[in-house]
Amino acid sequence: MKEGPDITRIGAMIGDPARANMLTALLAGRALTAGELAREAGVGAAAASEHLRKLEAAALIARVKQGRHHYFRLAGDEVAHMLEAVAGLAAQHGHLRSRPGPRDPDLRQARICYDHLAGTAGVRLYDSLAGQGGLVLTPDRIDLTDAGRARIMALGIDLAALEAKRRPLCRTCLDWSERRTHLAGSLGAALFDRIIALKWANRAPEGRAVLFSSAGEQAFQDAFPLFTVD
Amino acid sequence: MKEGPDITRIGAMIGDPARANMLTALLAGRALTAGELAREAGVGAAAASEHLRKLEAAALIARVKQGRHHYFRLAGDEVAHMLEAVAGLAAQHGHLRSRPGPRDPDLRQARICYDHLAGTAGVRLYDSLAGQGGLVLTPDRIDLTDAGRARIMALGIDLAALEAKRRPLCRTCLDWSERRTHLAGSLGAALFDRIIALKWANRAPEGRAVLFSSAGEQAFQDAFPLFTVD
DNA sequence: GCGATGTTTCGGCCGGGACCGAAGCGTCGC
DNA sequence: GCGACGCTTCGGTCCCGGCCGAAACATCGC
Repeated sequence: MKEGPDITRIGAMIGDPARANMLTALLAGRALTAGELAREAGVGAAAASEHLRKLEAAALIARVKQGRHHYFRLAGDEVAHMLEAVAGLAAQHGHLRSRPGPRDPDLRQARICYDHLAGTAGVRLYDSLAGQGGLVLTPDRIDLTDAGRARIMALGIDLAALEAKRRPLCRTCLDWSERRTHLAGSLGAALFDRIIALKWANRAPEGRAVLFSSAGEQAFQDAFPLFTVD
Repeated sequence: MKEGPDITRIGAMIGDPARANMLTALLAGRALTAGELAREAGVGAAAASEHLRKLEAAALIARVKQGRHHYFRLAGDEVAHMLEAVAGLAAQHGHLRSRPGPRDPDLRQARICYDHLAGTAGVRLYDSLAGQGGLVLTPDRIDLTDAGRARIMALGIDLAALEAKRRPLCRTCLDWSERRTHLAGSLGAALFDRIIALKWANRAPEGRAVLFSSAGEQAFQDAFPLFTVD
């Protein structure tokens, strides 16, 4: 009761099973309606409404009313980052929500982390950029080197537009399955969008999995080669 | 109830005021006894014992029995990192545990984040190293360049000993007061130890504040100059 | 307009869990 | 060995908060 921020409120939000399920569902980056979230959480509409009101008051999620639907999404990538940090700690001790199903290997291979790529593929993307001198640490953030900029633009990404935004270009995010960093920030999001646009991969109809086609997988690995020490 | 780690348990741990106070107190890096934590949390010995048992079971803290005292500390820097992520989100919306007291400016200036320096001073340290090309991103972590290594060793730090450890040399940690990254990992911890050993600063007798002497402040700024663009 | 659908609000029930006092263990000092 | 001290365990109380059903409110299609 002395100093520092009050973490209790946020902890209490995550600490309820229904709300935790809702937040985890929203980590997939899609905006979901109150009804969908109620089903996801396994509670009735009344209880869900209550939970969503609290999550909104705690600034963890944002609401967009559209007709008779209320759509909810995470309030920002900082929230996603915090949730991943908690998930990483939980995964570390094997506290999974269910026995690893058939979908689990897909999830570890490639999945959405709010709006960018995570899993083996996400880490590979980061390694490829960083390992070939594409990233540099500057005082207040991570930035692209000229070599890195060239590679990104070669993929058809409008880098100037990204840099004009207020959102940081690069951020790192700790991957809970790989326990390594991957690339977040607006560049991470743009790269993921590009991968989808190029049809290298598709999002699973629901959930967080990202499924590469075999041709897309090949193209992805060619575009992001690993610098191996022989 | 589908996929991914179960974040509920950890959230519930943080979500109780007594436990949140305990964890925040332990963020100062010192090991505290059950009794001290009970006072910190504002509960009786019985309740505190119960809380500590749960936190230990959740692998957030570790216990060391020493005579009739039980000492507790955070279970690792990953736990500290997760707590800082939550605290950062809470601070962002002004959910402070009390009105900012006289100690608050000190905290923002320099404080302990588990075992390394945070606040303005922590960010300066990171900026100075990164801004002058002392840090480089490698595929799986952040590493020191040769120039960076020379600077660290010039301070009298045994770098070889650090690198022999299993713990990563460099990690980044998001600062909740500066909203910028600072240096964690074994190097961050070693630098903090060195600053104390050189008597540039002292830890406040309790809490997380780190107080620089005026001579120490000067020495610190000389050792970690900022690369300013004129 | 009218009913159908999605969401929120209200009232009330119920269970989990936080708390305390007292008792039980283990450790220290003498 | 014997109290003093620190911590844990046990039993019991109490309250917060999650849940649901019913009703109210909003929006859509017609």
